[in-house]
Amino acid sequence: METNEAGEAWDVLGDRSRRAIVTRLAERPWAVGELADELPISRPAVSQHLRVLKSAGLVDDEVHGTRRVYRLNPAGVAALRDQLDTFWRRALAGYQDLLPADRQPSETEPEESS
Amino acid sequence: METNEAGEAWDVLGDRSRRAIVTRLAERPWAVGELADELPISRPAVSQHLRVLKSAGLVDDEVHGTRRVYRLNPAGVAALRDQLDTFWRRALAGYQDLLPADRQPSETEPEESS
DNA sequence: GAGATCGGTAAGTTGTAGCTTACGGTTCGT
DNA sequence: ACGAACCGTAAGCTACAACTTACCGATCTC
Repeated sequence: METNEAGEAWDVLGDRSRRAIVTRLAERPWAVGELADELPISRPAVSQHLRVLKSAGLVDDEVHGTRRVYRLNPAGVAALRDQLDTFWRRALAGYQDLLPADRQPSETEPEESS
Repeated sequence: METNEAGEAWDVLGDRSRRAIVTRLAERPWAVGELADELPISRPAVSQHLRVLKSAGLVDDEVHGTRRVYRLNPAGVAALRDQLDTFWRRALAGYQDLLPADRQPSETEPEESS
């Protein structure tokens, strides 16, 4: 089964709010209140999402006075993308030639001749 | 906002059962009853998931007598992967050097000194 | 044609993820 | 030291997606 390792990746980024947070954090580090001001959810909701993201290793936090600044954790991001990549590679083993990033110059598209 | 286009991809594959179905369909075409026999959910549940997958363009169905055989739609799979790839590229614009499958030798590689 | 097989759909239930409000702790400013 | 700013956590609510049961149509077999 694949759900144990790769499932977490889907679960973490399966939420719209968390994806929005990750998108913001990719630009620059953000404080919790700043994120809550940008997003259509309350500050505690942001806090809870950040806890999920942190437990998944996607973000790191740094205390600056009363503020807590979150930033992306590059290693965690890479690991998560690896998990998703593993899913694609394993689940779609017979369709690897369709991976867009891996497109080879030979344009032999597998056409099912039914 | 990115959720409009790429959000559907996450929503479709955000479900464990649907990922399991896609994994099975990557091996070979399956009938609905066969899938339901493999998975820990009922046949109607499988049917509903297949409807979602079909409306997303991920699978195609073919009627063989009383049986309905589902198979992966390569174009839809590629499109879905493109959507996810777009998310990673846009959301993590500053972390492209961490994409495992995309390593380009021509680009300057800022190796992380951990 | 009758029964059996296969699968889609409707209707209803339920578990849970996400959200809000309320509260408490910590740190900074004055 | 006192109030303000900032944030985490607890508790509770709600909406929704996933699931089940029940029913029906379509197709094959005999």
